[in-house]
Amino acid sequence: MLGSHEHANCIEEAMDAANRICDERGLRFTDLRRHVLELVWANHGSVKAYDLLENLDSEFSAKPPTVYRALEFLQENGLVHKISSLNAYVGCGHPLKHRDCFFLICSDCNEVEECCGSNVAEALRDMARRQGFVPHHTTLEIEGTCQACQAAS
Amino acid sequence: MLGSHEHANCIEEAMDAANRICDERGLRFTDLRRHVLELVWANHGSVKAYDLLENLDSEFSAKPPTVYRALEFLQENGLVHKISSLNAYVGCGHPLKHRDCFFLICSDCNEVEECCGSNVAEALRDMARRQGFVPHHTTLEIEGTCQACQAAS
DNA sequence: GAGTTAATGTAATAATATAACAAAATTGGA
DNA sequence: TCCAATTTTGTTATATTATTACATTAACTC
Repeated sequence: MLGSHEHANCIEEAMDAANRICDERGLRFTDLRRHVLELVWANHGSVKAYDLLENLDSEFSAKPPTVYRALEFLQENGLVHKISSLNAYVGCGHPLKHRDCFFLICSDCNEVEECCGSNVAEALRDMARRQGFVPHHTTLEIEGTCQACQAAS
Repeated sequence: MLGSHEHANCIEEAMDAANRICDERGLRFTDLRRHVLELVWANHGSVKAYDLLENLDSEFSAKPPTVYRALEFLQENGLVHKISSLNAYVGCGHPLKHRDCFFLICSDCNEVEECCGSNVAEALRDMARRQGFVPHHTTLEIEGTCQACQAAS
């Protein structure tokens, strides 16, 4: 796992960033969307749509479309990423520069680390170019064991 | 799309390889498994489990577990890969050396090209090592437009 | 050939996601 | 301010993807 940290800070930063982004783009960061984003950020693991659904308390009339629409909005604006290999969702830690990012998923502690802009992205671009392939969207998810969990075992 | 080719050859090669692998490993390449693999190889696109189900004619009593079990067997033995971002499956073109492979998915013609062993894999290993992360399984799926489809448009 | 293991059949249901339409809230002008 | 247009949310239903659990059949081992 990530070192024990004041996770409230992570949440707060994420919400601040979301506020700013929605503000700049003239988007409506509604209570529902805010609430879903907070739930996604409840920890550093990924979250399943139906778990969000359960945790949207009576404040919202939570049916599946409620959650999926909020997630769609958050994804479109780079605040949340979908982890296809898990059918789950994670908050984006740096929503303004998340091109070519990918995910290290620890199957021991379930935490997900987002990585961006390394030379992995470059190698991918090179490879695609050589194949004459124009990429639109890349899904790169690496399941394994994180450093902390190796140390702990 | 891939150049027009005698696709029967692809199927035949895939079946031959599967036969050899199952033989070497003492696995039972049953009619059902063979039939599912053939259906997966019917074209160079990815195939959905429930489409396979529909196409398993009356020769097999096809219920979902029938298909998913066959797919599981084929995946375990490297004959088929799952494309997580599509919830679909593709035949593996070189089932004996498919470590670190990834997929170029054309959203125009739906064909999937499998790529292995480039320096993308190396960049990924480097990155993981720097993070102290031990990878077990990598999901790398790139959606975009293939060369042929660009030329055609 | 009997016992064991592996594979398949079958029914039910779980888990994930979307379609279609109604109602409410918000926005932006007249 | 009020109206019309748009966006968001509510609601019901259903589609899609996948698994559990248990029964039956087939294959392998001795």
